[in-house]
Amino acid sequence: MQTLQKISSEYVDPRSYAEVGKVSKMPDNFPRLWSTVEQICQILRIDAEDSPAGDAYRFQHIKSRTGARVYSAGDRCDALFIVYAGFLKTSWVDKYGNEKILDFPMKGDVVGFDGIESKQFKNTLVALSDIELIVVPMDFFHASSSHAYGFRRRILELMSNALIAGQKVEYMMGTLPAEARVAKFLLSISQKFRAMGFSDKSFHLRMTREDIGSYLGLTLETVSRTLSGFSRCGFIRVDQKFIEIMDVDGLKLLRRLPALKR
Amino acid sequence: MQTLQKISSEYVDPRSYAEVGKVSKMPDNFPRLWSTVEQICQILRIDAEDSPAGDAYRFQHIKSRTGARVYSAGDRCDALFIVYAGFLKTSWVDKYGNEKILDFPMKGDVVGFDGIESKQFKNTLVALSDIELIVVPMDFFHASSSHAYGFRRRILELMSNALIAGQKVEYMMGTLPAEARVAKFLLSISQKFRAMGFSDKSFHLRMTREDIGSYLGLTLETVSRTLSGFSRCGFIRVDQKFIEIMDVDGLKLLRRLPALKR
DNA sequence: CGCAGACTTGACAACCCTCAATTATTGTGG
DNA sequence: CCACAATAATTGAGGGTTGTCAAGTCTGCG
Repeated sequence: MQTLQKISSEYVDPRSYAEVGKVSKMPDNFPRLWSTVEQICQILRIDAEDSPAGDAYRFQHIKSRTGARVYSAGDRCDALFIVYAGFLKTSWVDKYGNEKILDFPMKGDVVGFDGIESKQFKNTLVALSDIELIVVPMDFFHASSSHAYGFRRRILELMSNALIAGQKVEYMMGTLPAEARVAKFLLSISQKFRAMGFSDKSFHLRMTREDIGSYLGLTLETVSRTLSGFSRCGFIRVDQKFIEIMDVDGLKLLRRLPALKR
Repeated sequence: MQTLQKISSEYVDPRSYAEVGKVSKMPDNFPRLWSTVEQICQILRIDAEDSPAGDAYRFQHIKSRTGARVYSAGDRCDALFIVYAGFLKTSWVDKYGNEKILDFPMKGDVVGFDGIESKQFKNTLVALSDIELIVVPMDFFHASSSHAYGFRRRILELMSNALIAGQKVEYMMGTLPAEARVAKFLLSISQKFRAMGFSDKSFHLRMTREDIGSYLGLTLETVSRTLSGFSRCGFIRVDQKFIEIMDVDGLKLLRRLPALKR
């Protein structure tokens, strides 16, 4: 994770990804990367039943620095993004300016489903670290490429997953007390880190307490207090954004709290 | 709505929709209905750019009575359902038996996105009235039918919409007080009724207060109290499940409550 | 070194949940 | 058709969890 992020040290305006002619503007020592269809299939874990390896598609990479806004509500959407490296957050802003964090995409996640219907993004995507994204134009979804069938199927699966994940967040916010929400959040983050091949016992959160609170439907104070409480109980160690999980089962047991209401 | 529902007076086990051979078991006075591709496209508002009208696909209808469980978590999924008539609810049940209502599908809505990834449904679909559904096998999504292209595009749009709708529920549950949630719920139901061509001023809710509470992240008592409060303020009239909206703007203004926290 | 942003901790109050009792409605069997 | 049971809805009292407000600490950066 750390190494991958350090590779990215140039800033490419995401909005220019469609303007291939601008490549010449890039300095030579920071080559613009491209992925093949096969690489996309590998990252998304698409079974390459038939691999004629003849697809001419190439998918552009874009890089952004920490804090960069990849897209905002209203921006034109004609592509999805695969997170190749780094950490991000998606959020929705209501008409009064209140922001709700929706997700924290990481390596391997696909971002941009919110722009499909109206061809305009409804949410905001912000980089929580230096990031590298792969741009997959929506045209590829409808293409007759030999890989498009598997790609279509996989995108549908990923959207289905996203839908179910969102529903579990709804459940969490609707029924679980603060401790259980924070515990579930930590376990979920831990599991994602493990899936990426990093340590699931110690990691550092890229988002603020306020972001976590918004995601879980809590205030930043409650998040902070709950983390301190876990620390006092010996479940975790906390040092600012660094988290060390000491007692996984202790955190998991907190899931049963809502059952006690009976 | 009422008339459509009264047509359905037989019970067909939803699980038998794939067993076409069972048609002969049905009594003659209750014919099993089928829809053509063109009809599906019309219901889903798919632009029929090219209408060779030659697609041989036929989509089976199934009917169920009030209270029937169309599918449960774990049931095999190889089709989506289009609501042709009636009212339903979708819910997710955790391992301790706690149920969270996720949505209230109505005419024109597509149900079953939760079963795409694993080919097994994750949620539960229950009829809140006598219903009629159109069964669209997932195979059609990947077919090379002349209409499949538009169908794929539309399904993607509908899933994108469902994702965004879920995110708005998350926002509601995370930031809005009880009154604003109930007000938004009423307005949302009202709007759906109008879209279906029914009155948006007076209607009757098919779900219980407990269902509404679960959907909004509140208890049934809070829902009941809030409705009574709205009634006292003159915003609505309430008589059990019958609702009459007297002051739409009054309900809409409640959206600003969270902004007062500043 | 100083400032801004992020985090922690405490006190208090508000909102909503829990528990409980009552009424209304729906469904069922004699 | 009525009585009875079961489900649904309303309303009240009280307490708990979490939000709000406030003060102080820590970290990173210019």
